[in-house]
Amino acid sequence: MKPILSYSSPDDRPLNTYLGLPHVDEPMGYVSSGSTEACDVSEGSFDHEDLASSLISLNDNDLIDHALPDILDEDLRIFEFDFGSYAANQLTAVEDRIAPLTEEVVEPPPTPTLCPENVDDRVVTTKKTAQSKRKSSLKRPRRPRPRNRGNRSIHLWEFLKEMLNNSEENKSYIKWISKREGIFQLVNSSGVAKLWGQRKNRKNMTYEKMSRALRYYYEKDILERVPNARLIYKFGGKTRVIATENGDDSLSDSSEH
DNA sequence: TCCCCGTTTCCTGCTT
DNA sequence: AAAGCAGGAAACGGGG
Repeated sequence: MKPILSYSSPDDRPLNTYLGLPHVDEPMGYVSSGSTEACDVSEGSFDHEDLASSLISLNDNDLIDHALPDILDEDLRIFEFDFGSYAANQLTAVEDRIAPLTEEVVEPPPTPTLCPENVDDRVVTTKKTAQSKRKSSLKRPRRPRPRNRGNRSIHLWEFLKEMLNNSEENKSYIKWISKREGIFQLVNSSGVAKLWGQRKNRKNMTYEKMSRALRYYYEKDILERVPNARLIYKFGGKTRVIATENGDDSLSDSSEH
């Protein structure tokens, strides 16, 4: 179950303005989603500072990996946040202490809200106090939401990215060779495959099978071949920015490929 | 219900 | 010889 975050920006200022985050110049055509959260800033009512401090607090408490949003739809001001480093228990804890919301309910929650996403994909909108509610004149006509991708199962490359983002924790399984170039190595290939199998509920997953899925990525430009290298892969044009964002290149001096 | 996508499974042959 | 790589083919499961 993935939480969805709704956010309203009454004066059309982009969310990242309030979060002190860099602006993402162009909408991502290819956004990781198995481990992301949607942020719809087109409607609803929210106090910017509340949301900002909430996200920053989540970030400070390691509940989110980083608070850099991907813009999904600039007009609608829909962003996605990477919650890839959520530990399962942390996610549960967040969901437990944050009240679920519906479109109809006007009861004001005390804080900016993460809430479980509904299976029927209805729009979830956060509400706050009456005085901070958006005036109707400021409301934009509601356009259809882009395909909801926040609840679908994770892709393999997203899973690998997730592991790489927790490099310290997973260094015995997978590591960056050059983060800047998006090159990584499967240190324990069968171990990674096993974890992948656990994630996808495929207990018979092996590296042989997982690597077939990785090879399909070559033709989709999700991965690029690294010639004459074993267990070394490189994120391709479609994924490199996403996979390597928010990181330094401190591990990039290896020359083993 | 059908179709598409992203795998998963199995396979053969090749390379390191 | 073992492990990994390459890629064809078919099946599968989830989502639209």
